[in-house]
Amino acid sequence: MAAKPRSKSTRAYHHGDLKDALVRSGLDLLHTEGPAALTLRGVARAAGVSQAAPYRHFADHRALVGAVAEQGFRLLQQAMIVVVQRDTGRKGLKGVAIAYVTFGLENPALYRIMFGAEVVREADLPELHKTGSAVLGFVRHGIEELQRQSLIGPGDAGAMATALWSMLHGLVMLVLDGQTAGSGLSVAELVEETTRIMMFGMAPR
Amino acid sequence: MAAKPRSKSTRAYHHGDLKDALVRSGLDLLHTEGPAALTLRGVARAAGVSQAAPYRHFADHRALVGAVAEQGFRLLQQAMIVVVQRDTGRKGLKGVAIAYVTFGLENPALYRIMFGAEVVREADLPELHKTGSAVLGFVRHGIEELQRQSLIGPGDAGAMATALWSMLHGLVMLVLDGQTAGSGLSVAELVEETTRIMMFGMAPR
DNA sequence: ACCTGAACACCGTTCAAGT
DNA sequence: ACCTGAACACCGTTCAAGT
Repeated sequence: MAAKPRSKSTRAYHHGDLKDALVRSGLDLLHTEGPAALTLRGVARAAGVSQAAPYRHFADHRALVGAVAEQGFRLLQQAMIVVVQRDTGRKGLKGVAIAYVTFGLENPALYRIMFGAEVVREADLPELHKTGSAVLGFVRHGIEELQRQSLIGPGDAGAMATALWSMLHGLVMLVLDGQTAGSGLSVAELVEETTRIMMFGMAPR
Repeated sequence: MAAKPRSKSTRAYHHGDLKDALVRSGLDLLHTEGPAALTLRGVARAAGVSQAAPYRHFADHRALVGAVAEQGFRLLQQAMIVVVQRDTGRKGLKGVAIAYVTFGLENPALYRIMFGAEVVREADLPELHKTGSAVLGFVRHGIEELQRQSLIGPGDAGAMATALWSMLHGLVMLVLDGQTAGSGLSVAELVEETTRIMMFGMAPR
């Protein structure tokens, strides 16, 4: 009565899909114990397999971190997509900014490894590279849309997208680092004010 | 003939100052082998002492990383000070931006640990906290100066400083991460364009 | 084809012992 | 007061062996 295995990607020895289970364990460990807990031995333990088992699915520690980071970029993009499907125009842009920062602050350990040294310049992690650069593409696409509606001025959309992403990324990192306390502003105020500055500039009008 | 030791802080058993030697070894290791090489055992080896010796000077690995990061913030601030002593006004502001990004790109491993998870929210590393927040203070002071000269419009200087620092910090990280390739711009162009956008905004005039 | 158990090198950390 | 040597727990990684 046993069905023939139909797909090599959705069956395994002890698990339906050990690779997936290991990535999920990684996300769990990240949230509960922080970045240092994302170890190959740790995810193996959490998934109930031997310490060597993950090596069937990940070449090394880097590859595990890369797979978890990739999942993180998917979740981040999902959070931004939800917003643009609800709000449009400048309201949508501000909503995306808030969603971006909120994602980082709610998933500090995940957010850090997504941009961590280990996983970066990933010629050997093409999937991660794709999901990562999709974020820049998403922001850029939004800016081009707003340019068409004349809600944003003409100019290099790529440069604008990079400037906006840089500012949001930097803001998340600085808040996570506790470096924004000196500004005397709450996180909500910081997002509000910094996106306003990015929109209208610091120069006198 | 042996002189009495006159200061407890500037003498040691095997070294003139082992603590300083360990921090310098740490900076070396960071540049030559990357963030993962900044270990207590590694700096001990590089300084020619036993693996347990660093514990006389650093409570734990965190404390070592904190001391190295602190040195990094000092070097960063020094690089910015050099610029403002040469250039003033908007030229000085752009010069500081370039100096900031250049420092990050020339010291990638050091820059990363300065903002790394291990060393962050450092209630127990007060010196690091001081040198770190000095960066925000420096940027803010420059903005207030430009406001006095009416080269920057009125508004919350703290929010402007945070926005500017966020953007520069994010830009450094994204370039280090190789995430800006999609923009089609060189690093120099990115600094130029993003600071211009921060100055004049993305909204139509 | 996928997983286990044992092994090795490396790291953080502690502690008794040396000068 | 400062440093060494040995020890323990933990991690990444490899490899022969099991089903």
